[in-house]
Order: sequence, then structure tokens, then C-alpha cells
Amino acid sequence: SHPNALDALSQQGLSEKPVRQKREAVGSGGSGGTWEMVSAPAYRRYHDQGKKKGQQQKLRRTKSGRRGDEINEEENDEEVEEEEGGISCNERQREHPFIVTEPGEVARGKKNGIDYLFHLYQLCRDFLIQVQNLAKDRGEKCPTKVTNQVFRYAKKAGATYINKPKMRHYVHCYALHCLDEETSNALRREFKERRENVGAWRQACYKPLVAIAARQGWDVDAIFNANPCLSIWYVPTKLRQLCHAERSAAAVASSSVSISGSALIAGHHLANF
Amino acid sequence: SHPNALDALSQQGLSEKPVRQKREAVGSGGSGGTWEMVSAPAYRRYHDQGKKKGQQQKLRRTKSGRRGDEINEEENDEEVEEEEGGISCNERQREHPFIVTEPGEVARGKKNGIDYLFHLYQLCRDFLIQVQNLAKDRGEKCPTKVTNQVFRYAKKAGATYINKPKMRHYVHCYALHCLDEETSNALRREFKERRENVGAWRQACYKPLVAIAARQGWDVDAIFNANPCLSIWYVPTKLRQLCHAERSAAAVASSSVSISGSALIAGHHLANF
DNA sequence: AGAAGGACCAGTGGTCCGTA
DNA sequence: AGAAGGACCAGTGGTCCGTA
Repeated sequence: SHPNALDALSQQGLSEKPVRQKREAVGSGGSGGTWEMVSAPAYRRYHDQGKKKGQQQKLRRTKSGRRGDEINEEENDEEVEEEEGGISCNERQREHPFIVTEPGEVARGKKNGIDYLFHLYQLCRDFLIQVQNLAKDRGEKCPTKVTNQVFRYAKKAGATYINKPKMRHYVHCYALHCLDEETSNALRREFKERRENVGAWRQACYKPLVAIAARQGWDVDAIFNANPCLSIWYVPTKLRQLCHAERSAAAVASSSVSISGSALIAGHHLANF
Repeated sequence: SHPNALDALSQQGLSEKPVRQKREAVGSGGSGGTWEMVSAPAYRRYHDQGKKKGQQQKLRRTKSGRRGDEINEEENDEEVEEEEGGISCNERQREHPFIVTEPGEVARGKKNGIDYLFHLYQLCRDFLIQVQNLAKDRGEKCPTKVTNQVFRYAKKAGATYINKPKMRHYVHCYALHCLDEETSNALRREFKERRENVGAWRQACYKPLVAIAARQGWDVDAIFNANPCLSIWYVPTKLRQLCHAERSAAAVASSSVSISGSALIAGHHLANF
């Protein structure tokens, strides 16, 4: 009941393998390092099985490639669009929507699970590291966070399923996973059982995070920075705001306690968040 | 021969006092904490001598004030433009140009000295700290560097003599001052004696910095970050490039040494920078 | 209805170049 | 000529909203 934590790389049309990832056994449930060769839908695969074809990294690139100094510069070798299976696809399909899965569970049907979501954050970290190494080699300034540059790099490297709005949208869910995996797992199980949608689960992830922040002096930035997987992500605005609001409420409450002697208000604030 | 290190706050038209600075005895030569009440040209002073007038911080503001949430929000009290001395001035005068002064020396005539220049970096640090405190209070994201926001804040606080192009222009000079004051002082004396202009002195500041970087593994970013006064400034592009170029040259040279056994090439590179 | 992501936008880092 | 700084510009962080 707890196999390798897998999900479909749901790119329907084509599913490139994330390339040149230094695997690390971080994150979701089971044994690390298996996402690349995952149950990819059999439609079509990027054909570098040979593993050494030229650069081992023949990558797809968006034709728009504006500022293409990132990957390798041979802008010419367009090895795109040979029919092979059925469904030809230049028209990029969207990723399958996420559903709330419990740890280790593979999403059925045209869905993606939460382990896969969290895996994407690991991929971004790997891409960031590559961008950092490039920058260091070239003596350029070196990003410490997942910036636009990193997203651009990821896209050029073929990871078209990574994009900024998505990653930013779920950062705090990943944060909970990094900071308190127990709680994160419990929440997933609970919301799966209740058959809640992803949006509801996502919303619910804020509360335990605020509680963690409360315990650690309300400094979300410090909390993020202290965790190597999290430190590369910007603290989401909404999480920051929630922590601020709750801290203020707590301050008011505790001062009214110390003035009036009544603990009721404080209790109210803490309970009703 | 080594009095308090002073310079004219050279705003000809009006010279506001930098306000609410937590003085710290950092930086240039003599006793800290004297810049505010400095030999300000007697033309006109901002009249809050009373020290407690309302907020103790009635500040001039550029009329353009676009996004005015920074200082205090009473956008209305325009206490500008009453004639008093002679030279009325809405037309902002430029700052007097810098000349190369030795440590502790006050610039004569319509000039500013290098101690004053370095003092401006301290002021920026103070403004940054204020902006940071504001951000923390409000639960907003907190800048770690002197950003546009800080320059805007400084301007609104009346420090019209602080501006981004100027501060960025001389960052590496300040860096040398912070990292090796001995060398910095010696360079100033040398260039003063040679009657070089500021531009020449500024150029000359790069070389000893690159030498410092060489000694410390070429990581300029780490060097900046390790110094509390420097860590708030972006590493100047040109300094980064010089370090990179020199590191590459050194690498080539040393490898050619280890291959050919000749130390001449290495000697050449190091000497000719 | 719920969700993925292209694309927009205000404000950034960086510095050029018209100005004094 | 040498220098100060207004103002511009490419690319950023942030996220909305037209799309599927």
C-alpha cells in the first residue's frame, strides 16, 4: 500500500524527461529518484533513449526563445514534429489538474497527485542550481531564489510543465510539507477522505503554517530561509499577510489579557483563525 | 592636522538635515556623529531647531510624490518656499562635485570631499534600517539591500543629495574603504598629491579590490556579504567583471605554469592588470 | 465549477546621456 | 573636460483573468 511514490507526467502530447537532474532523496514519501522514468503516458516520448545522443541533452525549445543564452546555443537543430504515435501535438496540452492524494498515492485518470506537485519544487531547485553554476562560471550575478530566469531555463530545458503561476500558487503547500511532513501528510489524508478539491486543501495549508510561525516568533522569512528546500522560494504574500494579521491579533489579545485580566479574548482570537 | 572629518553639505539652495539617524561610529576617519550639524552653508537651514515641532520630523517632500506611503502621510502641510535669506530656491542645485581629499580633510570651495562621500553610504544604511523597521512593523517584505524603495524614502526624508546613480557609481570606492581602510587612505593621499581628479581615483580603487578578491578565492559576493556595511550594497557589475576576468587569466596562467613550467606568463598577467 | 498558465503590469536594477 | 543625476529601459516579481 506504499509503493514508490509515482504520478503520471501528465503532458498528454509529449512528455519530455527532465534532464540532467542531480537526484536527491528529498521530499515526498517513498524512495527518491524515480520521477524521471515514471509511468509516462505512452503517447510519445522524447527519443533520446540512447542516453548519449550528442549531448545527452537535446532539448526542445519554444520557438519564441527570445534571450537564448541559457541552455546550449545551437538554436538550429529543430528536432520537433515528426509524427510517430497518433496524436500529433504542437498545440501544447495543459497539465492535468491536481487532486488531493495521500502520500505515496498515484493519481488515477487524467489527474496529478500531490507528490508529483512537490516533486516539481525539487526540479525547480535542481534547475536553480544549474543556473547558479552557470552564473558562477561566467562571473555573473548568481540568483539565490527561483527567479524568472530559472523558469525560463526550465522551459528551455524542456520542462514545459513548470511555470511560474503554478509554482507560486502552491508554494505554501510545499512549505508545510518541508516544515512539518507529519502534519502535511495528515492534512492530505483528511482532505482526501472528505473528498475535498485541491483548492480547499490548498487553503487549509495556511493554518498550520501560521501556527508554526506563531511558535517561532512570527518570522516567516527566517523560517523559510532556515530550510534549504524552502529558502529558494519567495514567501507568498498571502502567508505573510496572514502571519502579520494573526500576530497583531495575538498582540492585542495578550495585551488585553494583561490589562483586563480576561483570557477570553485571547482564546477567541487563537481559536477563530 | 586631523580634526573632525567634515565637509560641506553642499546643497547650495537648501540643506536639509538628515533626520532621525541613529548615529554609529562607523567609517571615515575622525569621531563619528558629526555630519548632521556640519558646516552647512549658511544660506538657509531647515527650521526645526526647536527639535520637537510636531513630529520632530517635518520633512520636505518632492511635489511629485507618487507612491507616498513612506514617511508620514500628511501630504498637505506644504511648508516650503518662504523667503528668508537671499537665494530663494525651488530650482534644486546640484551637489558640488567631489575632489580627492585625504582622510579627515575638508574640501575647500564648492567641492565635497571623500569622507563626505563615504558618509552618504552610512546615511543610506540608516535609511535602509528605517525602511526595514517599517516593513517589519507592517508585515511587508523586508529589503536587505539599498533598493529603489530606500532611495525614494531618503528623498522624501529630505536627503535630496542622495540618489541612485551617484551611490552606485562610487560603491566600490566605499567597498575599499570598508575592507582595507589603510590601503584606501594611502590611495587617497597618493591621488591627492598627484592632483588627480575624482574619476582617476575612482578607477584606481578597482585594482586593490581585485587583489583582495584574489586572496579570498575570488568570491566578491561573499566578501561584500561578510561586511555589515557592504552587505547592503549590490556588487558593482564592473567589479564583478574585473574579478572574473582576472580569475580566468590567473587560471590560464597557472595552468600554463603547470604545463610548461614557465612562470613568466603568470607574472605577466598579475603585473599588467 | 474548478483549475492551469499566458500574459500583463507596476515598480526594479542598472546606467546612459542630456545637463550644468 | 569632468562630473552630477533625471530619466529611460529591459527584464522582475506578482498574479489576474481569458481559457479549456
